[in-house]
Amino acid sequence: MPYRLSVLTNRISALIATAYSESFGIRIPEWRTIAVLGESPGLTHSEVAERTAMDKVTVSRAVRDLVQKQFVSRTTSWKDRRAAHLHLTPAGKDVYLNIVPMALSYEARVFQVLDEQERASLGVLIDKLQRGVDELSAES
Amino acid sequence: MPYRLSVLTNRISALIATAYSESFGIRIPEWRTIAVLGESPGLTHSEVAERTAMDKVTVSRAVRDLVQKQFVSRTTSWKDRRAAHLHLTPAGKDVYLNIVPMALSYEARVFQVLDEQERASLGVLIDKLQRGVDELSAES
DNA sequence: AGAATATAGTTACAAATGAAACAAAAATCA
DNA sequence: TGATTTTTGTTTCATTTGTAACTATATTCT
Repeated sequence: MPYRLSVLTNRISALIATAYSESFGIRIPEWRTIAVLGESPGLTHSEVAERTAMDKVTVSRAVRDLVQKQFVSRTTSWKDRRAAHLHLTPAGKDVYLNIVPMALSYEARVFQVLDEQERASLGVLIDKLQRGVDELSAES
Repeated sequence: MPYRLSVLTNRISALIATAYSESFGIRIPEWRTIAVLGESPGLTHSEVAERTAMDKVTVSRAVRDLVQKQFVSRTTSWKDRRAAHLHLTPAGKDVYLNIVPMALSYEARVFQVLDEQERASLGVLIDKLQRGVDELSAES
């Protein structure tokens, strides 16, 4: 069971990743960063990491590359000079506006094989399992 | 949704992997190889790859390491001298017999948060999604 | 048969990833 | 206040993973 799950999610990720990697030249961590910054401008690195459940190293690199590609700008926080607030540049917003519908449509196509009720159940099952895993992890 | 799925399965894999990696000093691809060889002795590399949905390179390395650890033996096929039939050694069978119940019990504990009916639904949903993904992949 | 093509498995290389060590700034506390 | 601890983000290093190139054998086609 866990194995089938794993195979499934890897295939889904790979499928969606190729789509926008080819279109925009950005990788998964970058895409996720753009996605959360599109919704919540001004987040810091650690807030992005928290919301995307990505490693802080991964976020750091994604941001570095996005800044270099001029999709994201950073402003040192005047409250905490270690941290920086991140914003999408106009080009970044452009990507955001184009990429989101695209990614969603891919997702939609994958999950279209389920009807509304099945999608709802899946959501519930995922949540339950996630809680179960969290508890087990906490044990050890 | 795909994202939540991905986070979930990564956590599950990591959890289970640490368990038997610590106990037996083998990694996921090796464990999967042992698992299928335990069920179907004499498979070739490519048959193992097919059944585990792992890359042929991954299988090649897993087998190489398992042979080195003396958990697996290889016999060149007399039908096709490029291929080799793989078998568990006594030590390998030992691992198999110990590891399988252990892995299953871990899985069981994770999936215990679901009742019987929910596990059944999850199985059905996974199958449907997998078919959906396969179709979409085939397109492009 | 001989040439071209396909297949099994390995090796070499490159990209992605995370853990650990680190620097700089902030918070705590004696 | 000054010392210690914590936190933010980066860098370094080792591990994992897959793609592409390769070797050896087998198959197909003329």
